[in-house]
Amino acid sequence: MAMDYFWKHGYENSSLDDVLKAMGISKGSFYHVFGSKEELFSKCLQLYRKKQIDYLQSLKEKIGAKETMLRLVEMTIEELKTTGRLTGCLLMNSGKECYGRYEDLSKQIREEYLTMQRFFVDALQEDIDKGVLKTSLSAHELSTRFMNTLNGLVLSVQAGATDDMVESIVKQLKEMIA
Amino acid sequence: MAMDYFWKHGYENSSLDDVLKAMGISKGSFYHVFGSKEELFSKCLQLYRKKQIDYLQSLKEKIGAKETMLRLVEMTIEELKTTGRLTGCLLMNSGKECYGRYEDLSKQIREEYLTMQRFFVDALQEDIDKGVLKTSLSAHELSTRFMNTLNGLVLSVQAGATDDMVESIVKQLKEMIA
DNA sequence: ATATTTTTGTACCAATTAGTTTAAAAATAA
DNA sequence: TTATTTTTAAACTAATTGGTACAAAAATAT
Repeated sequence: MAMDYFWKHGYENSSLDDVLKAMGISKGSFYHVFGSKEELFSKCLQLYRKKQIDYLQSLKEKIGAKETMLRLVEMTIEELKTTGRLTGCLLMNSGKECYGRYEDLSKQIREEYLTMQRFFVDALQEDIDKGVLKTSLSAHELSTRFMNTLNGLVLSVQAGATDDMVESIVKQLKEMIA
Repeated sequence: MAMDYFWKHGYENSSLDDVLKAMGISKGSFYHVFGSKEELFSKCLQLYRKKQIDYLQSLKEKIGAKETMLRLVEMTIEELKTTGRLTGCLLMNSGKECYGRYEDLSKQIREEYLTMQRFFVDALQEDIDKGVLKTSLSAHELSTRFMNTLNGLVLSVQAGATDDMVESIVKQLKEMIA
């Protein structure tokens, strides 16, 4: 799948030939459907956001927003423990990679990113209204800070953060949403 | 200067020819001194960390650790206001770019990054001992969380965070160190 | 079965890349 | 001045890139 390949390797580090291998189609039929590598990547960004929100939505309906956020943290430390690495969010990764270099993609990433932000805000607001989640912050602020910290964790790990640094950030994330 | 060029454009997105133009030397004399583009970049990473710590050290001696951290935040929002963009820390940027692709560079980035982390921990500990900085966290935890949040801010902005999202994260940073 | 549409594989193209070679030019030393 | 070293500019290599062209093959429809 193209999306997964881009997710793992990034946009520029994915040669079109390799992506096509991952898709299982030939160059000819690719250019019959898509106009360029960039257009394909754009579709992958959109798909990623959709799938991500669909998954989070179903999880939220089952266990609530607060537990969904905590699950995001658990999945992150699980990935780190089992694989020894963190891939991070495709939107954040691509945001950095495209920043100041691919205007159209950057614009789209912003849209997808803010769409996800809106989902988190709405979800958290539900739990606040229900009284499940107690916080001195607004849902907007809480969502912003939580995701910023979680995405920062990926960056920190990729730069070489030690286990106790990771532990401290995870603790912070859990405190934020406790 | 090579370091500044790499800082602005990243490692792979800096063609050697462009870097040499920024250095003002020819290809011939470059390969007389350096063995490869990667070796030059490695030297730039080291130089960046040194300069950064030198600057922070002198600032800390003048205004203390706590105010130095706050200054980092102010400089970030100043860059965002005046240029409309954030370049971020070279080590964090390179950490992400080299992660899982350039083992030697990744290892080095980790060393430089942890060296900076040690500086922040020691500096914050001084202010905690002096009673200037009150916190329920250890210096290590505070440094980790503060830098994670600040580096996360860069990532968030590059992905397209809105002004009020930035504002909320900045507020969080100030609260952490208040 | 025959006609039509898709898909494939292969050979290309033009641009870019890091790195090498070399002879001329410029700076430095004697 | 003369000899030596350093630096430059330009041509070059070999590999990779996104994208195109096209004829053969495969799938689909009538």
